[in-house]
Amino acid sequence: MSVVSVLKERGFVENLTHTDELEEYLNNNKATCYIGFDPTASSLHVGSLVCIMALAHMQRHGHRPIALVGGGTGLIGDPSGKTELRKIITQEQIDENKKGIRNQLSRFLDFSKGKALLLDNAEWLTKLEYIPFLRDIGRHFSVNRMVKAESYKARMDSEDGLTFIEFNYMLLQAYDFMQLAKSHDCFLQMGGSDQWGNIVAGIDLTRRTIGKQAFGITFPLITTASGIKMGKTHKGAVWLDADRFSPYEYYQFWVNSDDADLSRFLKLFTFLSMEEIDKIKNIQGVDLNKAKAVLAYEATKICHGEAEAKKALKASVSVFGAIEIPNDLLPSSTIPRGTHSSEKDDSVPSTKYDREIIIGKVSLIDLFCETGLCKSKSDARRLIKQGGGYINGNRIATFDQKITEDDIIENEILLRAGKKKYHKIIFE
RNA sequence: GGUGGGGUUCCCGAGUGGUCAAAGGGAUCAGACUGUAAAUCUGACGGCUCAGCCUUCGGAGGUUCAAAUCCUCCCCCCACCA
Repeated sequence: MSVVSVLKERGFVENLTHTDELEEYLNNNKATCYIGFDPTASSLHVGSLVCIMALAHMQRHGHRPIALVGGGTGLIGDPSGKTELRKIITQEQIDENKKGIRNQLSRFLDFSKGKALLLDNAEWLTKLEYIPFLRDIGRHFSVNRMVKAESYKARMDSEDGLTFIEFNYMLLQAYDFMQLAKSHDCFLQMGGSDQWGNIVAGIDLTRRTIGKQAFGITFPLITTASGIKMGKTHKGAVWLDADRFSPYEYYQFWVNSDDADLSRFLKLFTFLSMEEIDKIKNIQGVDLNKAKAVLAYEATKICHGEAEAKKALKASVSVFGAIEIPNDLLPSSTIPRGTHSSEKDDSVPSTKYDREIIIGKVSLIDLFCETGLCKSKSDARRLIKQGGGYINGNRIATFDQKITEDDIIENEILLRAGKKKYHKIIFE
């Protein structure tokens, strides 16, 4: 089955250019394709996951993915679909961020023997000279057309307007594509649906300058069933970096998916077969939670490795209770089957403390703050007042309550904020 | 450069001297109901030593018993004109 068909049936494709020619090109060539990533943070987050998974699928089908870090364009900021001017970051920050990004991508892509590449467009963009650039590249762009482009629309309509530097973004990205076509025989660019205009501009430029046919695919913006852009939690963005967002939290993020998103997410964010995923349509009610566990397990496995996925599963069972994973549920998943029953596990977020400094001295309010369960004392006070604070599973009645020896069970105290957030205090 | 309009708590957006920690909506959080789901209802939503106090309304000063609201200067944004 062709990659394009695979991407299509798994829900990756929003739009593509030259349908038939693209299909033919990918079937008959070991193609090189690229997606650009913003180096605005040292970690990628689930918002980029569709792109990453798409590259992974390309690689699995024998093509060569390029992750292009926008070290040069990051100095400018893409206005596409954005309502505000992006902060411009320095080259040093970008270099730092690039390292982190490469690290994460290597969990999803095999970078060995040039099977995938990580490039930085700063390599060629920072060398450009204004006059030659205008003369050689700028001449191919029609301002009339650009002004009408959907990608600038939000900004053209907003009262914040669009600066010239941002207006140029499209030319630079088009230049990237042309450059990659020239130097790496890369004739396919993919990206989020907001990249359509930039991608098409690159295809045009490539044809006009080097006379080669290039292609583009865009992915839909993934929203949750409730219509919100995916990937936000009480802690902010869902990072792929284990230090910023632990495997346990990552697992929890996926387990908490909306019922209505389940099969769509399985298709996009796991490699389980379509056939198996289609079968979960028959699952109803509580049993959906089992399939969500598989989604969470697989997603965590891909991002953080199997060992971490196992730990996250165990930790979740230890606080949320036993779960049974039947043998015939999404059988190609490597999730351990059978009944997982509650047992002690330290992968739940935890902090170690000395007994002496806690017992009889520290109030629960302070503890909720220190563990990060609450962001301020007012927040903690509010939580407890509203009945959302729990210690070892029991609701906390008064907010000036102190910790006593009786609260410690097997050297641990389990704090809970609301229904889903747990934190363990461990005494040594 | 000129003229006019703006910058309000996470976001949108009311508020033009005291009754303003600041309407309303969204987001978020908690509770009830549940399946670690959705929907719904209820409540919360600056901080703290929390029935009280403290700090916020672009920035710095000033007037006043009292300022987000008035005055001065500065910074930024937008529209039109040049």
